[in-house]
Amino acid sequence: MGDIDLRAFTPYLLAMAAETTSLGFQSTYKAQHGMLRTEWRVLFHLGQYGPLTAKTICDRARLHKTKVSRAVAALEAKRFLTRSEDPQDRRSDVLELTASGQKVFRALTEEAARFDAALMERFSAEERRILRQCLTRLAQL
Amino acid sequence: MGDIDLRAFTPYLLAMAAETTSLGFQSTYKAQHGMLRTEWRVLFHLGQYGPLTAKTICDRARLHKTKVSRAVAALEAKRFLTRSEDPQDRRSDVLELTASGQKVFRALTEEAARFDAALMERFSAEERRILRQCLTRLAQL
DNA sequence: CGATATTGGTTGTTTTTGTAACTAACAACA
DNA sequence: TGTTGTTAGTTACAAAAACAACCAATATCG
Repeated sequence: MGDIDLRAFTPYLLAMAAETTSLGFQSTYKAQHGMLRTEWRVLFHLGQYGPLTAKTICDRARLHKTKVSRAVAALEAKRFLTRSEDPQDRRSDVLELTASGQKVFRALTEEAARFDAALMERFSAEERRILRQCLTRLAQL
Repeated sequence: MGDIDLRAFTPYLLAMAAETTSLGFQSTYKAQHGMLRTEWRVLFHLGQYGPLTAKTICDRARLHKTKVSRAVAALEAKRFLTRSEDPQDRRSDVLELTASGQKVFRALTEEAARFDAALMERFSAEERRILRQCLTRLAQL
């Protein structure tokens, strides 16, 4: 019959694992830089892929436009990014990290790398490969 | 060096995968039974492990007591569970699914099994095993 | 061209969550 | 026993998220 143990239900497991792991890293961007999760995601995208418009961030980070809009406003208030008019489309602003935004990005990035390494320490190379592959595919549904 | 691609940061991947996969199942319990995620989790625990006290659910499901308290109130309002005084401890109520609560539990459980099977279809037995193992370990930090 | 629909983005309102303070029952120990 | 400390659970208040309505710029197409 179609019965399933809660502990074997993949979305549940994913939610638990996501919650647990992100909790640890949250303290870094929250406590140290007063950022919210969405802000950190937006910052990450800008740091990683260079100047982007809000729309592009929405698409790439799969975030709703209101979330991005508010995160951008918050990051702007913290002087972590600046807007400049998009010559292609006057509705959009091109968003770009300031020097201090980049500094924070680099710091967080390094911290993230350390954090991830510590997490993955408990898995073999093979397990890591498969885990990443599975997650990537699941995230892209 | 310590640089990391966003797509390789495990907590991020987990969050994306969790979001994507749970979105699909959410429609089942939300649209069809007017339930919230926490309510469905509580219902699941009661259905799976029988009558429990709120405290036990908190511990097992790793949910904060306020969340459970509200979920229980909501499930009670929907007549999916009843409370009865715990003879062992008059502070707690023992929570138990009603007949209709059990019916919903069974329906959702079956739906979950189907959903999970469809998700896992794209992975080999080996991948599934490793994925589950990794997630379980990560969830338990 | 001009009317209409669509898109990027913001703002306002309602839900949901998180945090803290509180009540009642129990436990521990002088 | 009674004083103090914990624990189970609720409630009130603050923060954050989801949802909907909105404005201005741009496509689309007669």
